[in-house]
Amino acid sequence: MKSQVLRKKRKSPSQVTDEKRLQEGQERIATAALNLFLQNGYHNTSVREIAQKAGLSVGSVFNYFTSKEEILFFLLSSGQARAEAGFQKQRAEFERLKRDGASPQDLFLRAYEQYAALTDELRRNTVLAYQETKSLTLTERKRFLEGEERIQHFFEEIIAYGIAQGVFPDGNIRLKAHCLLVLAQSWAVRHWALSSFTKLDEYLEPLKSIALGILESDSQQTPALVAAQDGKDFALSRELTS
Amino acid sequence: MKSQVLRKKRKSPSQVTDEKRLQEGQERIATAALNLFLQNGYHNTSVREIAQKAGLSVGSVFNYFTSKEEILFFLLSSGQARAEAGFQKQRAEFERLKRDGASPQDLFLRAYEQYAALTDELRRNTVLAYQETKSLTLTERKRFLEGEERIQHFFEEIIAYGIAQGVFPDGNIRLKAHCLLVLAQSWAVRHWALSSFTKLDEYLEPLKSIALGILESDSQQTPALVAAQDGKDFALSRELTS
DNA sequence: GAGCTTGGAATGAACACTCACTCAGTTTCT
DNA sequence: AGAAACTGAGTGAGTGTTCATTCCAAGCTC
Repeated sequence: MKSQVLRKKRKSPSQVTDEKRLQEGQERIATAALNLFLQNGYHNTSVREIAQKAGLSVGSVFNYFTSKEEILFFLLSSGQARAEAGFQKQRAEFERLKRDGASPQDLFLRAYEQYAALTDELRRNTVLAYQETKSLTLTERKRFLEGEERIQHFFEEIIAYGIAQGVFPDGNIRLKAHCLLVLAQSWAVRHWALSSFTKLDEYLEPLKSIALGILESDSQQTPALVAAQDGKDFALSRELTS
Repeated sequence: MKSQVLRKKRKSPSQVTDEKRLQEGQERIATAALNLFLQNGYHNTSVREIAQKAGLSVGSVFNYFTSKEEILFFLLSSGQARAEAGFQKQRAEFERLKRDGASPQDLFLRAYEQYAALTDELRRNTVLAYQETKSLTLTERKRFLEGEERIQHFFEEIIAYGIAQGVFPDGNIRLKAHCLLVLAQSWAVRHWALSSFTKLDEYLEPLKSIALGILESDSQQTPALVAAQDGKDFALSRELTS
């Protein structure tokens, strides 16, 4: 049980004021921390190590961040911000291409490529996020899951559009979007199993046809959700979310 | 930076000797620990909490386990043992069905069903394993990855058999096996996103046709791995494995 | 059955240690 | 000189682990 104290405000003593310098310092510390976190995990990394790797003293680290936890937030947040930005760009391009009358397949492929590229770029942050969610506060955790949900919805939209156009068969939109996401993410999460693919493109290229196959697969609708809802099955999901 | 000492033998004073009692106690403690680990993470769970939840005193916990780490090992190992047993059964049935001349599709579907069922059963252990790999020693970690690799190989075999029989198109065996595994595992790992599927079967049923679609998809061979091997791309993979 | 002995198991205060964080003093910059 | 930034020994809360002590049920004696 961590203290989760009400560490409200920066206590000010000797804080770095110069904005430019502050940002650079944070970046430097965060980079060092990311490497260490990925190598040894958040809890097995001490602030001293971070400081050393960043070429600073312990005290200085606390001039740039108010707590060790804040470093983790910084890493995950900046990753998410980057992801959100990429997502917005994707959405914009999607609307444009759609107006230009691009085929659903092309629409999807373009979006998928971009999403995969983003995943690749943020590989390290993603892995960290998956591993250290437990160290986040409840609200922070929710925020991350929401981000992913937004992206899943986006792909659901694309699929729905394809169905409306009569290009993809109807049914299982949620499931298919889920599958597509998971496969793209696995490049980051299960990277060790994919070491035979050196570059993202080598993985993505064949994956694209598999993905299209999924979209065009005609799996029947999920059988009606019959009763038997004893709640027990949600136990884990609640554990992971709350 | 743990000591990773050669904590060889249990130090004996007041150890639980009765085998039956020992096992029951370990089970009880481990169950309590699993819940807490999943809820708050390994590092944010203190032995005191585990003891309390198991209805014991701190000291007693150490009569059943020599260290907190050992509790984690116990959980992961028993999960893996269960998985290994299931895997062996699967393999046996595979050979039998193959002798009986079952079609590659049926062979695959049966294996996939069983693997999914196993994943479902071990959902909690799997999530724990994924989240706490960093808390394991190098050798333990390797052992777990090897287990997964073995299963992936198994699916590769099935696919290869289907190809040999002329039922599945040639190419990308590794990739396809990877995709199939990831999709099955996502039921455990990304369970929160699948809450609309109450039971495994609801997820598995439509997934099966998607899986078959993947097997039958004719993605061209991976383009030859051209040069550009600067080693940098393996960095993360090494971080995760070593 | 009452008292005594025995030893496995439970207990929790005490111990040793780690680590995030502080702050009085020092160095660097302008 | 004065402000800004850096430093690292020190602090204290929290942790995994130990062990002297207590508990208790079964066995033994009379």
